[in-house]
Amino acid sequence: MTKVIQIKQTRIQREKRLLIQKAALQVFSEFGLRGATLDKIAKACGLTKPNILYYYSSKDEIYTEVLQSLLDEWIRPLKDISENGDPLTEILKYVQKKLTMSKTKKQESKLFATEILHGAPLTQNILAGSLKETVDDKVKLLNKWISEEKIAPVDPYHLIFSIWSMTQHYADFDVQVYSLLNTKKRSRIFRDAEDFLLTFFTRCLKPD
Amino acid sequence: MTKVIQIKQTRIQREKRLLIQKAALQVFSEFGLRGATLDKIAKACGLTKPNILYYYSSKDEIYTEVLQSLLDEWIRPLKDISENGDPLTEILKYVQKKLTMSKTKKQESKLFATEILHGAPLTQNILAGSLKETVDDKVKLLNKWISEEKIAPVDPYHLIFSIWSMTQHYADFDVQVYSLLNTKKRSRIFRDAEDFLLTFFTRCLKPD
DNA sequence: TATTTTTTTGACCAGATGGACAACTATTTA
DNA sequence: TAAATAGTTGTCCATCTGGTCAAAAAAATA
Repeated sequence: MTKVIQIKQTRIQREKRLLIQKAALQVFSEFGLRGATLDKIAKACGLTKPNILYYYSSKDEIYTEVLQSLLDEWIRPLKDISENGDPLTEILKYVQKKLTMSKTKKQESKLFATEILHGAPLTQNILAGSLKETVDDKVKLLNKWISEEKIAPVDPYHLIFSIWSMTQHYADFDVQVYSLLNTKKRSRIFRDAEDFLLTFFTRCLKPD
Repeated sequence: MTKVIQIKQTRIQREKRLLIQKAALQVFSEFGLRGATLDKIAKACGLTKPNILYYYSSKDEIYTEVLQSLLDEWIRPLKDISENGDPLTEILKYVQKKLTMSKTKKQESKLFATEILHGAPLTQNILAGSLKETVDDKVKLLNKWISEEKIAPVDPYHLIFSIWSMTQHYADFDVQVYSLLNTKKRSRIFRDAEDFLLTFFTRCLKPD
C-alpha cells in the first residue's frame, strides 16, 4: 500500500512555481516579509491562496526560495572581475554592471536591501559563506593590483562597499532620487549616474 | 457641563511619550512599520498596550511622530555646508558628519532607509518639500564652486547621492559589513571607512 | 482631606492572516 | 477508457493584532 512518491516536477509544477515566485518577488519587495500577505501574492498571480499553499508549504518557504535564487544572481557579476583584463577597466565594467542591475532588477535590489537592513535573518550564513569567499578572493586581486601600482592604494573592502552602495542607491532609494531630480526621465537619470560614477572611480583609482 | 480641555502636557505625559518614542524607534527600525507590533513596543518600554494607546491614538501616529522628529535631524548637517569655508574642507566635513551619524544613529538611519525603500508613504511630501529645497540650495553652491574651479566638475546631485549612499551604507547594511570584514572591531571599521572616504572624495574633488 | 483630574490596566472585540482539509476537477498513465 | 495521480478551491479555524472601554488606582488640586 505504499504510495509512490513524486520526485520529478511536472510541467504544471514548474510553471506555477515560477508564476508564484514572480508574484512573490513583487509583493515581498514592496511590502517586506511581514507586510506581504498570501492573499496579495495570490491576487498578483491569479491563483487562490490554498492553491499557492499546494506548491509551497508556507509563506516563509516562498520567501526563502525567492531570496535564495536572487542571491546567486546578485553575487555573480563580482565573480566576473577578471585577473587578465586591465584593472581599471575591469572595475569600471563591474560598476557598470551593478548600475544596470539597479535599473533592471529594482525589485530584487530592494528585497535584498530589506533583508540585510533587518538583520539578514535568512541570509546570514550566505553572507558569511559564499559571498565572503568571493569578496575575499577579489580583495586579494585588488591588493595585487595595488602592489603592482596598477590602481591607487585604497582599502579594497571599502572600495567594494562603495561600489555596492553607490550603485544600489539608485534602485533602493529611487523614490528619493526621483523626488529630488525634478522631472528628469528615468533613462536620463541613469545616464547621468553612469557618467558620474565612471568619472568618479576613474579619478579615484588611477594610480598616482 | 463642559469639560475643561487639557492644553499643556503634564510631566508624566512628557516622560511617557519620550519613553514610548525611544522604544518605538528601536522596534520600528528593527521590524519596519508592519513588522512592529504594539505589544513589542509595550514590552520594550515596560508599559501596557492600552497605556501606550492612552498617549498615542494609533500605531501609525507613533510611527509618524518618530519619523518626523528624525527627519529634521537627518537633513540638518547638509544645511551646515557653508559658503564661506574652503569648498573641499566643507564637503569633507559633511562626509565626516554623515559617517558619524551612521555610527551613532544606526536605528534612525535604518528606519529612514526602510521608509524610503518601501515608497516613502509618509515622507513623500517632505522629500519633495523641505529636503528638496535644501538640496537644491546646496547644489547651487556646489555649481558655484565648480564654475570657480574650486572643485572638480561633477554632477552635484549625484555627488550628494554618493555621499549619502556611501556613509549610510555602514549603518543600514552593518550586518553585511560586519560579516565580510572578519572580526575587526566596530571602531576599527569606522576608522578605516573614514580614511577611505576622505581619500576618495579628496581625489575626486580636487580641481584638475 | 475631599474632590477632581490624570493615569493605568484587565478584559474584551473585530478584522486580518497563515494555514488545514475534504471534496471536487483536470490531467496523466496504463 | 478506466484508474490513478495531480491540481484546485470553498470553507473553516486558530492566532495575532490594533484598538475599545469601563473601572480602578494614582496624582494633582482646592
